[in-house]
Amino acid sequence: MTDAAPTARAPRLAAELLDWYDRHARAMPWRTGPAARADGVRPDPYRVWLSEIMLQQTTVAAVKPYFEAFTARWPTVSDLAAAADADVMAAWAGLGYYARARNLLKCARAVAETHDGVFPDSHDALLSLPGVGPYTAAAVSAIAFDRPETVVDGNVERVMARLHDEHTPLPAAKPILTEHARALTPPVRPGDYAQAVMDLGATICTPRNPACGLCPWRTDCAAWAAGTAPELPKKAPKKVKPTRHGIAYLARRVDGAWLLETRPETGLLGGMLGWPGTDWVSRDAALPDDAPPIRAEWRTLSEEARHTFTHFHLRLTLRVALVPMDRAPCRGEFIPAPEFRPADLPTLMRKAFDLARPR
DNA sequence: AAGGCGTGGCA
DNA sequence: TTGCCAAGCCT
Repeated sequence: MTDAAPTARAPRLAAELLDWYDRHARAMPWRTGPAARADGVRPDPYRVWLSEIMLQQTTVAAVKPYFEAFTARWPTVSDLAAAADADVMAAWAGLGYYARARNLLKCARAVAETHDGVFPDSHDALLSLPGVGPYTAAAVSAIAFDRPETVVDGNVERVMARLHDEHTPLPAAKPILTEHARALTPPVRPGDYAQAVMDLGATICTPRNPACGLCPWRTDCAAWAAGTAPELPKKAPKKVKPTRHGIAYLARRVDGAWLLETRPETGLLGGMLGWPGTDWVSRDAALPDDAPPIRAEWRTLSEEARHTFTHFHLRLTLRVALVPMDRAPCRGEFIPAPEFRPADLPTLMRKAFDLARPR
């Protein structure tokens, strides 16, 4: 009984959103144009998958140049599967969440080796691949293969919370919002619908200052009627970030080579290049001992490198040295100047380099 | 199952 | 300056 009205309006809402999408869809490097779409041309699953991995917790603006660089250098999933780990990590440097890059390679190799270089089209097969969770499996299946899967990302959660004026805080509200999203997913053009509802969240139903006056769903939106749209979705309170401290050692050999090391595969900045250094500890713990990676005359810079990660602030003391030739480090290895590109470093390490580089 | 895991833009 | 936020996944 009470379900009849919302269920009946679902096809109309989907049709209205698709109409809005046809008029307002933004061009993106991983999308096919309207003309191709009308001819039934689907986007390349490799490009859809790559874009979805890059877009996890990351803005479109940040992703675009990385997507262009990756697809130019590795045009197919088999090309990517054959790449050297260090090359892929260096190409990902600056984009963050580096476990994505490690899993990207694992996934590319799994597709190349066990799927003959062809992406599977089903949600379940996609879900079994490294780095592919419920959202990405649904997105690739819907967008690349036009399967009627329900995508639920942060945008969809926000749109559903507002459409239904749902005040239960996230993450507890997730199952409710997922069910609302599932009830609206249409059997026609599910791939376009998936992108449309995310675009709506990204451009109209935004976290702050939503443009409700431009929203195709305004007259059906419970939060619009209640005036509560800007305060939804509710979220559990954040914890305060502690501050940690450590030391990084930037050694430049007289021939211009820099002493770097590849960080362990797991953990923070896993698999990325970085400056040798101490552990990072909170100030109420004993500060780490000075432990330089090579014997030299070390000098401490007056300015610390400051950086904020997901769950803590870091203040990194920088120690620099100019070291003679023929002196072996106990950690890391010297990278000759012609091969060293600061852009291959994660942002924290690049900040440290910018403070320590000779002027 | 709650916490680890980056970064840059914006108010 | 600070906090919040973005097309999540893994353990």
